[in-house]
Amino acid sequence: MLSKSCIYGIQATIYVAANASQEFVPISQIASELKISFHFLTKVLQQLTQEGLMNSYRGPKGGVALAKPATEITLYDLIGAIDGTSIFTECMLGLPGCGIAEPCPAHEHWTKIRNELTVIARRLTLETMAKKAGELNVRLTDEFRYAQRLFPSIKPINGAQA
Amino acid sequence: MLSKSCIYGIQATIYVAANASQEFVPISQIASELKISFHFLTKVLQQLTQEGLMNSYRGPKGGVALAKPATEITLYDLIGAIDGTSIFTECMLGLPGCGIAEPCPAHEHWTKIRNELTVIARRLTLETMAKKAGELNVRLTDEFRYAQRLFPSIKPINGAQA
DNA sequence: CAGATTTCAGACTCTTTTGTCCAAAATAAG
DNA sequence: CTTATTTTGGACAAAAGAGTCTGAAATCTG
Ligand code: SF4
Ligand code: SF4
Repeated sequence: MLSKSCIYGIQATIYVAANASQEFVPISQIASELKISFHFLTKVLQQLTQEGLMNSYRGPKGGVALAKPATEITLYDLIGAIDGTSIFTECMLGLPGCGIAEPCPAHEHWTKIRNELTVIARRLTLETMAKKAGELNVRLTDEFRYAQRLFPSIKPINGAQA
Repeated sequence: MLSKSCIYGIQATIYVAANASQEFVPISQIASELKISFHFLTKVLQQLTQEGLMNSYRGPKGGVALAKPATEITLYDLIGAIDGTSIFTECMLGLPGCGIAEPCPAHEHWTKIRNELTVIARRLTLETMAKKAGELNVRLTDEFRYAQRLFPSIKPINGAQA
């Protein structure tokens, strides 16, 4: 559904948003905490800065930061910047020039889902997700829980990892 | 969202269902009408027969046919047989062991979409899609409209092709 | 200024998906 | 029985996605 690049981008952006105390967060820190390949993540985040969603700063004390307040960046923006918006415009058969004038046999059913997806992605802001990411049982990646990072004494909810 | 294999499989299956007059439809016919690579489509349909959704028959007068009535094959079955059911169980971050116990920050929003997708895919039968495919403006592929095949004198709705 | 840190840019490899091709097995028809 | 047709099964090639690596440019610290 979403490409790996897109997933990494979303995870990293939520991480940065939740990490509001640091001005610029080094990509190496994000990559090591989220267990994403550093070089790969670098390229993904470069794309986000080129799309104007993040700012970057080189050198010591450098890193990446959100280009706008977390309330003004939506999931739609993130997906659109990395995977493109085709997920919001195409669907089952992905025929060129889809629309009610020349639909595929599932058009009326798929559009319902597609529209709901679009509405939700446009409404869901980084702030909302970052806030959610701070809750106890919520995880950003297979093993990374933000609450555990802030309070290392907390035990994971199902004891799966150290 | 769906792989090419899956899209081809769905298109071909709808074609077969709408083509109820022929007992076995040769893959070469499907491929040439739908403008899909014959050899590639062959493999996709082999998978559908292996999954028990289609029957095949070799030799002259051979081809493929639905293994069950079109009312009993759903979009869910088709997608599940080719792309697998992960699209109905995973979503935004695709973390292993997703669930309410250890969700990602978008879980509650995504599950709404995922559930609706699942419900629609389970309800949408081949018969419904095949019937729809017979309507004038509905197309199965970029250029293929079933109504035009049955009545070649009909002009396409927007005159895009011969 | 010198050295350390960090993003930037591009080349490169590995894997998966997509697409092509060929020979063998099954079947119908003459 | 022979030939033509059609699926089966696998090998193979091309393209796209995912991941790795190296060097250059910018920036801070001392
Ligand atoms: S559901 Fe509608 S928009 Fe989606 S592929 Fe079919 S025709 Fe196009
Ligand atoms: S939305 Fe829920 S099911 Fe989907 S990836 Fe996130 S946690 Fe998993």
